[in-house]
Amino acid sequence: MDLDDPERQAPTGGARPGGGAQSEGDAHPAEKARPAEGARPADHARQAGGERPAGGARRGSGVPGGRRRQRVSMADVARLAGVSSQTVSRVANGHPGVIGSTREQVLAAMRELGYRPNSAARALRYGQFNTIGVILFNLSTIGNSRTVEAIATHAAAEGYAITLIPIDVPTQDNVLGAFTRMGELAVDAVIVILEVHLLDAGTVTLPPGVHAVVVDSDAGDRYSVVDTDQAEGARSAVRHLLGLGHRTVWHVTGPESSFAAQRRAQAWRLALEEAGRPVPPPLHGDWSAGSGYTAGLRLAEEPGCTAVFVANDQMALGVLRALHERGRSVPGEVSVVGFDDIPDSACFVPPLTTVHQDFAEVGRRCVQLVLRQIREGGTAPSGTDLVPTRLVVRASTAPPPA
Amino acid sequence: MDLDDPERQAPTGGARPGGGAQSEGDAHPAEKARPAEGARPADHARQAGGERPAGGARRGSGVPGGRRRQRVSMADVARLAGVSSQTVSRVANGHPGVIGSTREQVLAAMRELGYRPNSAARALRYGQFNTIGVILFNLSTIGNSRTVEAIATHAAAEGYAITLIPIDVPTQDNVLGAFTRMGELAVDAVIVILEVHLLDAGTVTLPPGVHAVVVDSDAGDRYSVVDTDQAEGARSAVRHLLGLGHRTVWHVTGPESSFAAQRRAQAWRLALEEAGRPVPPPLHGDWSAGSGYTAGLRLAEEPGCTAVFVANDQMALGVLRALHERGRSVPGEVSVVGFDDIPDSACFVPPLTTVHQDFAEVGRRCVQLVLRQIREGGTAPSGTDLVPTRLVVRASTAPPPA
DNA sequence: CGCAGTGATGTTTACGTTAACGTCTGCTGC
DNA sequence: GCAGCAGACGTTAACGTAAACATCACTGCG
Repeated sequence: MDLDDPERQAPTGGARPGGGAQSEGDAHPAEKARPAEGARPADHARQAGGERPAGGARRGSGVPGGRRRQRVSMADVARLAGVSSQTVSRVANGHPGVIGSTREQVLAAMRELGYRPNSAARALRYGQFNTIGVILFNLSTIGNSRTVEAIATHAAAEGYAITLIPIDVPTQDNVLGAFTRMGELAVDAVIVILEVHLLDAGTVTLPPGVHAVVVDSDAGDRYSVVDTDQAEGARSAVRHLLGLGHRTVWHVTGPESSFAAQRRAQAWRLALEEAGRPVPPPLHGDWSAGSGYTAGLRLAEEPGCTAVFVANDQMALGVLRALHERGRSVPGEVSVVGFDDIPDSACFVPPLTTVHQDFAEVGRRCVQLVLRQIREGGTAPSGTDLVPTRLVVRASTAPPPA
Repeated sequence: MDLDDPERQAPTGGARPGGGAQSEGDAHPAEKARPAEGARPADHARQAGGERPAGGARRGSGVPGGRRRQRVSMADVARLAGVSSQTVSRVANGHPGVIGSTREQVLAAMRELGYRPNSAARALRYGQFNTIGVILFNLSTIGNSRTVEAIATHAAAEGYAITLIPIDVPTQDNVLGAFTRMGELAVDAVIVILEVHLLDAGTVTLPPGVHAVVVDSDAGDRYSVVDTDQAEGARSAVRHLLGLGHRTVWHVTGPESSFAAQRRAQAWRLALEEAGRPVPPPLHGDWSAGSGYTAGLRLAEEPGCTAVFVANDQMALGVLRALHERGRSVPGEVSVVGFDDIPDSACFVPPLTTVHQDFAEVGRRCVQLVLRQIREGGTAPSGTDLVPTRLVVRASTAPPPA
């Protein structure tokens, strides 16, 4: 964010900052060079306290040629406006106690110099950055990007920006590394969207004392967690299918490493057991449509399969394609339910019955929780905040063939 | 990111702050502890200004009790380790000139206190933040989220974090507002992903002197622009269809406000004109599958329509559904080509022929360009950097029915 | 006329870090 | 035994901002 027009305000003549050195004695770079010592190396032998006689002052800013020192600071504005920098500060922050004419002058000077407050200095002063860090593993799933978007939007509404730290491979080291970087970064709190069970497995621990909220995890006993109510969603999907008269429900899972996938599979199994139905062997996918297609091809071979609960919409798309190719009509012969309710699912062939997940709400709650922690200063209240789901019935489900 | 152990370093006794007061009176750390204050508690009675009588102090942070002043600073570590803060700095930054044993002691102290460098101070000192700002309008399109992901990944690899500023409605005011916020934020440069022509229309201008790269825009004459080669992609789609023997190609556009949509439509029209084919009236969509469906229903009524170029894959999904519902076989009667090559498109029914867009590469180049600007300090070299596309032929296209 | 009371503005200082420079210790070589 | 030197470590200042405190010019009143 450096500006690069060194001499914009030429007209005002001597207005230039002189590079910042200005303040004390100007001192041409030439003379300031010499170190001044050489003289009595002995006398101030001890400590000397303030005792900085003679030219000692002019150090600093030892910046060689150009570069560096370009940004316009309050001092520059103050100089041009002929006031103190404190007055500039007051104007900049809209504090009272500045008379109209002065304010005008300051504003004019700001405009002329293109002044922008330096947030590093501000953050240093206030001890906070108005920024929330988001650590996540991959933005390419619809869920994550929507959640992040919601987080960004709500954070912005509260005056916070968000900083993204991606993790390419979710190993413990990487997560910790990201956390370290976060710690060094300008963030007041952190939201972790990992979707893999590292945190809940206890293999990774967040640094204590950091304001954090975790999404999509089972670590509610140790952290503040926000998540979609996976179990409820999966259960409602299974019940919907059983309610239509299907004898049992097959399942295409997400990747084993995913907490959400695990949770959904668990709930699916439980719902079947509770209803006293047989539990078919689950087919494993990896969230991608391609993996759903593969699973779908196998399901198409299962004569007894009349209903499938697929762990996300994209895999459901693959399943639909496979069934279509194999000539098994949906929902005539096989009913399919997805999870997520991505916008496209209404346009699948046939339009998909699916479990709606409110990513925006998840994001909203994350921000809310994190802000509460920041503002109240307390430590993270552990516990899990579940966002409800909603079954959206479209055209991919029907009673089983007679 | 506040820690919450107020007095962990008890052992050192009265060592606590007194802060940098040091300078004026030498004074041994011990006695210098409580200088000044205690004196005249009354005089500042007035001050009026903010007029915050009584509990006045607790402003900012509105935090009641303790709070504030908790973070562990180098001085704290230094105190515990019995060295100067400069030495701590050296250890923290891996600078040479620290003997092993000392280093160990400092590291131990750091661990004990849970020290983390304060990046605000660091940024203030260095004059840069190692952060790139990304201004964007909506993260929910696949393209944007992938681009952002790539940006984040590559930026991270270079030691930069990214800060996201979402814009809910892309009006001029909002964009400018975002820019202002960015200016105040801790960023060294900005990447703008607007996908609407505000910049190219000249209605919005980026503050001069800011290192910026713009994605998806026509402002190459004034800014540094990175974009997918929309025109080439659209052209290859049209040529593919014409090459299969179709007399002409229909088109479903994206929203009028989108630069990319406009570009694709333009190229489509041009390609047809160049080939001397009639140009059917374009149908307008809004990127969503639903709008594609609507358009598809109308196309299904057009007897002469044998080939459609849809401006993105999601709308293509809708078109496919509409054609399927109306009993028009794809690609038997109608061929369809999309744009984007989202991962799902391989699982559409039928698998979609589409123009592959390399979002990751776009992100990579953005980071690269922006870093070059930062490092070389120069002003933005305007010009457009086009990322090539690639036609992916799948099963949704075929020669027209005889 | 002097003084308390304002309101506008200036001055000092601290925030945490680190470049630049100073000092001190220990050692080499003569 | 000491000059000379190198390496370890301490001290100071400065980055830009804003709270706290200080100062100054008035106003109104006894």
